[in-house]
Amino acid sequence: MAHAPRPSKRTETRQEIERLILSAAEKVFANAGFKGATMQLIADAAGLPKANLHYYFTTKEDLYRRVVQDIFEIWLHAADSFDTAPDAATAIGAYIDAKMEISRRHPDGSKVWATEVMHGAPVIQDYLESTLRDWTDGRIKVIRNWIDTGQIAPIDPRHLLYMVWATTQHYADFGHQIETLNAGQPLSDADWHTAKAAIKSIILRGIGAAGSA
Amino acid sequence: MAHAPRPSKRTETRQEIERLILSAAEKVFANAGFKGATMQLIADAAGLPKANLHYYFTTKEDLYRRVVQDIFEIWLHAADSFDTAPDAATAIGAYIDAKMEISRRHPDGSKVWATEVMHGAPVIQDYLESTLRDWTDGRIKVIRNWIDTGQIAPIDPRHLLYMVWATTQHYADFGHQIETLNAGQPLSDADWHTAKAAIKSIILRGIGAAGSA
DNA sequence: ACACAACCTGACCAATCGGTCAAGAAAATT
DNA sequence: AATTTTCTTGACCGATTGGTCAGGTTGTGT
Repeated sequence: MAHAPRPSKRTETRQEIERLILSAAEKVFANAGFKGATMQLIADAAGLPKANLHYYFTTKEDLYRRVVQDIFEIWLHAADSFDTAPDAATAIGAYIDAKMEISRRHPDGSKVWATEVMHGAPVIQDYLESTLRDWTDGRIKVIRNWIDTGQIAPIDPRHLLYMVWATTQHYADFGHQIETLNAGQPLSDADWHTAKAAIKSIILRGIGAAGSA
Repeated sequence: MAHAPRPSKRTETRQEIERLILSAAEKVFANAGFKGATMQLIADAAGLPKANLHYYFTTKEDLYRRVVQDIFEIWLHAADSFDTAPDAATAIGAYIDAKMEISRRHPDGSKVWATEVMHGAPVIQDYLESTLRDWTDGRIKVIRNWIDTGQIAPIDPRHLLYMVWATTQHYADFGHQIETLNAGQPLSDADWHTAKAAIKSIILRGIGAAGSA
């Protein structure tokens, strides 16, 4: 059954440990920032001695860079619906759903990204200027096409994108504030459903995507 | 003319210096986070020797707490339009304008607030649970009233508020990303006007506040 | 003019942190 | 079984940082 050159037990556990460290690092970076996160805290969260972390990731910056890059990948693929959906309303609705699901499942990743950007993107500036810029330009063209074919009202595509990003990521980045305002309770399944519905309702109606009722 | 007990030269300069330090601290905290901000960096930004900072603010945490509290004050008063405006569309439009203006004029403050909340609000948790919760509940009642009187569609007031917060603050917190996607240029007057118009257009139309055309 | 309080600051210290290293343990290869 | 490679880890180090303090300067009230 296993035709691919089976990975040796070594490479297998190596990847497992790397994932373990990356997961612990994501959590600690999200909750303490780059400077506030110490290698010792990450090591404790991963259940490994500190020196072992430096065997897999030579420096703290290396580890951080990997965390941010992994988030960026997840982030990019959330908008595949833009190319596959049959119409604007479906595409944007699916995009909002996907981004909300990311905010729910990967809140720590979102926080790390937010902090990185807020601090001037010291380690991923090149990604912003190349990949993200190209990606954004591409989606703007798609939105322009929706406007030209009368599927949505003539709003500024750029600010529509920003609004979707801001609103969906808010539920991850400001999750603590939202939880506090929710009587200290995490959002329930129903709460998340209500949030998604409210956001899609306002935005889709707001851009005149009638096909969403 | 000066009837009020004139402040001595001492208290005058004292307040000036405190403001100078607070301003420098806000900038450094915003760009480096709490841990990343060093008292030396803040001192340099303020043009004062480090030991002098400790004369006015005993600890780094004291200084940070003051910065966050000051931001919170500005933030709260941005929604006065909720009580004074004649109708929902005017009120929400004015609130969006006010919050966008804050994002433009006080981006550093917004970033400090965002980081504080993302890290679990270690120093302002009590504000979230008291002042912010009461404030939010009050505004939700106002929005409910707008719904009951048919001024806007029956959307969830809470998520409408979150959307306004998220979208407007995005222009401060993610200003660097927006600038990068804007060919590396800061938003011009015209850009800010376009952004405000797009946001108000989508949200007001999205909640069925017809009186905004 | 004098005395007292408020303010300023260079030098210093203890604590913390990222990173190193040497000495071994475990696994793969021969 | 021997040998080489990969992995593990406690102990350690230099650099940085928040905070202190003693001694001096400036302003205020009498």
